[in-house]
Amino acid sequence: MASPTTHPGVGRPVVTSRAEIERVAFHLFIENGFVSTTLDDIASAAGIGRRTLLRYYRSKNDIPWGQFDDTLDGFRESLRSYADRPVQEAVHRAVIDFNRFPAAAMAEHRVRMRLILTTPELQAHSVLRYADWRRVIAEYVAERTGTDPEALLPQTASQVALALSMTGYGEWLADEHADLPAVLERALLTMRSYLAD
Amino acid sequence: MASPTTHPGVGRPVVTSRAEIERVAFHLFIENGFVSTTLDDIASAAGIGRRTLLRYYRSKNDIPWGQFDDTLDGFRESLRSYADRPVQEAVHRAVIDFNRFPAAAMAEHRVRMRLILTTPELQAHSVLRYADWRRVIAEYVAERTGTDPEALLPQTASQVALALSMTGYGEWLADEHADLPAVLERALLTMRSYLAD
DNA sequence: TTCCATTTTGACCCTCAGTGCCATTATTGT
DNA sequence: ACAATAATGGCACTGAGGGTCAAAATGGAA
Repeated sequence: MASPTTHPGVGRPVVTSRAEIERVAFHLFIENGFVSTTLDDIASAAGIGRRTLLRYYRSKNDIPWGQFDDTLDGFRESLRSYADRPVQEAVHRAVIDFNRFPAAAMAEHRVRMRLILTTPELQAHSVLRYADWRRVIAEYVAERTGTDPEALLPQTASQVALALSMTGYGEWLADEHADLPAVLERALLTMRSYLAD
Repeated sequence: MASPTTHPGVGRPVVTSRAEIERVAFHLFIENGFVSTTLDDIASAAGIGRRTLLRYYRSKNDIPWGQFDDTLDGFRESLRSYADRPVQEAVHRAVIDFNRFPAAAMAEHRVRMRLILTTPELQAHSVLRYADWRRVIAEYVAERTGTDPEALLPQTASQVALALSMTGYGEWLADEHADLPAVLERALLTMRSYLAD
C-alpha cells in the first residue's frame, strides 16, 4: 500500500506524498474545475504514474478528502472526553471540536469544503465518507445508551449531527467571515426551535 | 427526448417504456447485483440499444429511482394543503403522505428502497436525487416564513426531513412488518427527545 | 562489494459508464 | 407517394478504475 509502511526503510522509497499530490491536485481543481481535471492531468503534474496515483487514493473523488479517516480516531477520543455530559451535548461538543482548525488552516479548509460541497460528484461521494464519521457517533451513542449502533436513537444522533454539519457548512461557506463553531451552534438552536414549533 | 412528446403521435413511436425497462432492470439487479449488471445487460434484456437506454435514464444510478421527479409536483401540492398547520407539522405530514403507498405497491417499494439504500453507489447518488426533494421543502418553508430558501431555517427543515427519512427507512427496512408512516412518526419523536435532552 | 529480500512504481491491457454525432427507421399528415 | 417529424441505435471517443507483473530502488546480510 501507499502510506502505512509495514517495514520502514526497507524496499523502494516512495516517490511522492499525499500532501504533494493534494497540493498539485487542488491547484488543478481550482484552475480547471474538478470534472475537467483528469487523473492523467494530476498524475503527470505530480510527476507520477496514473496507477500510482490510484494507489494513494481509492478514487478521484477521495482526493479532496485528504487524510479524513485519520481524523476519526481523534474524533472518537474527543467524544469519550465528554463522558460526563449528557449524550446529545457530548456529541455536539465533539462535532464542534472536530471542526476547529488553526487559523492558518482555515483558508485551505474553506477551499476544500467549498469544492466538496458544491461539486455534485463530490456532494454525492460525501455520503460515503461521512458514513464512517456517522458510525463513530452511532457507536458512541450506542455505547452510552446500552443499545445497538443500528438502533433508532444512535442513528438519529448521527443523522442529526450530519444535518447540522450540512446546514452549518452551508452558512459558513456563504459568509466569508463566519466562524464554524458559532455557525454550528446557531444551526443547533435553529433545529431545536424548528422541532419545538 | 424520451417521455415528454411535444407532438404526440408524430414521428417514430417509442419501442419501450420506463416501466418495461425498470421491470427488466430490477430483475437483473436482484439476480446479479447492481454493480455487476452492465448497461449492455439491461439494454439487451430490454431489447433496445444501450444508447436508447441512456436516453430514458441519465445514468445507471438513476434507473432505480424510476419516475421520482414526477412525484415532486404532488409533494408540493401536499405541502400546500397543510397551509393551516404550523410549518414543522405541515412538512412532517407532507413527508408522511409522500411515503404512503397502496398496499399492492409496498413490496416493490421495499425492493427499490433496499437496493438504493444498501448499494454504496446508489447511496451516494441518492443525495443528488434527494436534493430536488429537499429544495421543494426549503422553498415551501421559505415561502411560509418569508425568507430565502437558502436561509438557515428552510435548510434546517429540509435537512431534518431528510434525516428523519433516512432513519425511518433504516428502521423500516430492518423490520419486514413495519409501517412506514408509523416509523417516520417514531423517528420524529426520537429526534425531539434526543434534542431536548 | 555483491547478492537478496522487500517494497514501491508504472506500464500495459481490460471493462464499463457516459457523450457526441449521425444515418436509419417508423410514424402522421398532405 | 412524399414530406416532416421524432425515436432509435450504431460507432467512436474519453475517462475512471482494476488486475497483473516486470522493473526499480532501497537496506541488510554474506
